[in-house]
Amino acid sequence: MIRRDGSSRGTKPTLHDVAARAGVSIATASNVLNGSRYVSPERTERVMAAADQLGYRINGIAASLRSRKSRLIGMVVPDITNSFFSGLVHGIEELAAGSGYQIMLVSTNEDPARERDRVYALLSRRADGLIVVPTIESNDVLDEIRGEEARTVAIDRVGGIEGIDTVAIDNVTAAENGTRHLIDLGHRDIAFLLTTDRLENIRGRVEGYRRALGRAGLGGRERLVVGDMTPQSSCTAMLEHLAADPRPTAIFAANNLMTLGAIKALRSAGIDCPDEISLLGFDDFEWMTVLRPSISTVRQPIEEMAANAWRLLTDRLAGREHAVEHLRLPCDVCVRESTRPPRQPH
Amino acid sequence: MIRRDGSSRGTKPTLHDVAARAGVSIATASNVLNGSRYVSPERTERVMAAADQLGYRINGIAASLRSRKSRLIGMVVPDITNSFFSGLVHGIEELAAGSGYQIMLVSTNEDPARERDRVYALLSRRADGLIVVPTIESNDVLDEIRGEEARTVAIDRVGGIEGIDTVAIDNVTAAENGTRHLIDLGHRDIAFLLTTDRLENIRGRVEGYRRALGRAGLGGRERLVVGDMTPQSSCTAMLEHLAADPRPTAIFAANNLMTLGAIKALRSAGIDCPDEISLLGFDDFEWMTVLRPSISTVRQPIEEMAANAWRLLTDRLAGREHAVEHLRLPCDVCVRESTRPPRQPH
DNA sequence: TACCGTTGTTAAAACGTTTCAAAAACGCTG
DNA sequence: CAGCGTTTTTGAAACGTTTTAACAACGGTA
Repeated sequence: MIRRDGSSRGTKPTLHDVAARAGVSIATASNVLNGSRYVSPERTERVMAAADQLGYRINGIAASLRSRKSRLIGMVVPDITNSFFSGLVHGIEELAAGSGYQIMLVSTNEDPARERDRVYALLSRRADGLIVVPTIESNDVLDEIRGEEARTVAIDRVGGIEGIDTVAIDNVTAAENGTRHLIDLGHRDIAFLLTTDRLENIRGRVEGYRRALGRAGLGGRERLVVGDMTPQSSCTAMLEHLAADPRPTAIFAANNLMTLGAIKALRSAGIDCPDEISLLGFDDFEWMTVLRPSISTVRQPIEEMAANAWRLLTDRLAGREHAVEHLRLPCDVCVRESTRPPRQPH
Repeated sequence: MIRRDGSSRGTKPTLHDVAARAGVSIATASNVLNGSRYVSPERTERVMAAADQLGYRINGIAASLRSRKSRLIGMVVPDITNSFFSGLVHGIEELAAGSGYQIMLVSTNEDPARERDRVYALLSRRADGLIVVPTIESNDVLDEIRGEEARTVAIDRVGGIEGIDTVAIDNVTAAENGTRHLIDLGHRDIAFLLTTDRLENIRGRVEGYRRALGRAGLGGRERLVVGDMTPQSSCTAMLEHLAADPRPTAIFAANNLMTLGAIKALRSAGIDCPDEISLLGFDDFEWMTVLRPSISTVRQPIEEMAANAWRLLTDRLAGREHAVEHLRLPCDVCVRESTRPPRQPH
């Protein structure tokens, strides 16, 4: 099979070929192509021309091996099909592409074993950095890899993580604000629908919910509805509570899967939202606006989270070391149609 | 700086260290760790123990350089936040993880220049393979990289692509079936809402729409509503047509962004769906089921698409060469509440 | 002229594996 | 016990860069 005919037949041209054709040393060719040292204009020109004619493309693998820098970032998320995580990935990918980095994506499916496995795979590939949304109760992996070369940033689920940079929202305040929005509307009987209490971010949201209730003198009225990570389970968990006699007049769902579950539960129980019950979601995305009723949500600032994680990571990669940061970003409440005053306020 | 002494302190242990500690050659250590050749049980044991004690982890970069195999797959999609593409990525990632491959993700934002740029970056990193959902009119990149080492599979938008494996749905039949579903309900005035006619998959869908109309003797009744790739634009384009006097009794949206745009248009025009107009979407995802009305859609078999793309790619990577395949998968129509017989059938 | 910075260039040594070809060890057979 | 296949093992050569340290070349100063 005939491959590249210009010269060096059969194989890809290497730096060696470029240097030879330009009549300079390999070192000079490398310096020209990377701009790493001053090279005289004539030689620069010759090297460029040679590279061009040969269709030379650097072998990133070899460059990584020698320079000990891969310019690869491992991005670990629980589930790429969840719009919150795909938004995060999108944000990071955008920033990475802009600065010559490439992201390696891993989806853990909330499985700690798999997370550990994949994280080590990323380390084997010598990722320069890792951006991780940890799975449930898996902070041990992040602890283990502390000594590793790769700089790490954790996003979103940052409970109990010490020693590495973290970026998350202020879950307590966010949930408190959300809950207060419901209280302000006149709700006194608010159910909080959560996935699991093994995630720190969820625990924070529960705390915010409690705090808001407490401050409104509704300390005794809390109702926690616990599902697991699927909309299905939260739907069934929800149905039980909807059957209770003085049923809640509002539901606050702890994330977008739960919101989906709640909507399904309301539909299947034939309860009208927002007429009979209000619904507040967590995590915003465009489809929330076209649901009927459109769903009020607590919006996480996905772009800012990505930007901050990227900044923290690249600062360290660039050698700009700094004290460990634990960022907490504020959220705002997007008020839409699904939340309104209850029929008969207590 | 002291580098490699007896047991290499301060730096990561290398194969050299493992071999030294086990009292065998580097070659033997490599053979044990990769299972590439038979090694006597005693030595195998010694090597394993040494690797274990040292916490040895292979340097994938070095391995890739020497073996000329990166076990990296580049995945190129227009927009990771679009549920259709994130589903595709999810499917591929799952399969890749299962067989020791790692995916490098690229989001092109429908920008051909960026696509070209990123594809070449992936080639520089010596991806073993590429799975690409091409951007608009950018098949030239795929043509250019024909001679490259990396095996390539195109998904979804495979118009005019020759010489490489492709996986897509049978757009014509899918759209024809969707349109016929509307016709069967009694609709005679069906608008087709599309993003752009520069994408082959969309053109195929248009053709299917036309074919269904033709077969029902409605050849003269076609109404194409052209937006661009944003829900906003399709919303405004839609609004014009909704203002027309005998307005369509049904809308068929060409993809999920268009579906979103159509819903927004209907809302803002105050037209009730499905009472006054029916809506059929393209691309299914869970939120379609909780919209009110729930949206009927033509469902693309995302999992199968991913599985087939992976199979085609890995067959070639494993040296099992075969004739170029152009797969066309069938879609089914998910009938929900948004499509129903028109008020006053013609 | 001899000496000395400077500046531009390069030979050669990494980087940490895999793999080739040759060597060593081993078990038989004659 | 020499000779000869067959295993096992290994030394050394890649893989294609970056980077270090040394080397020319060249004015300018003494």
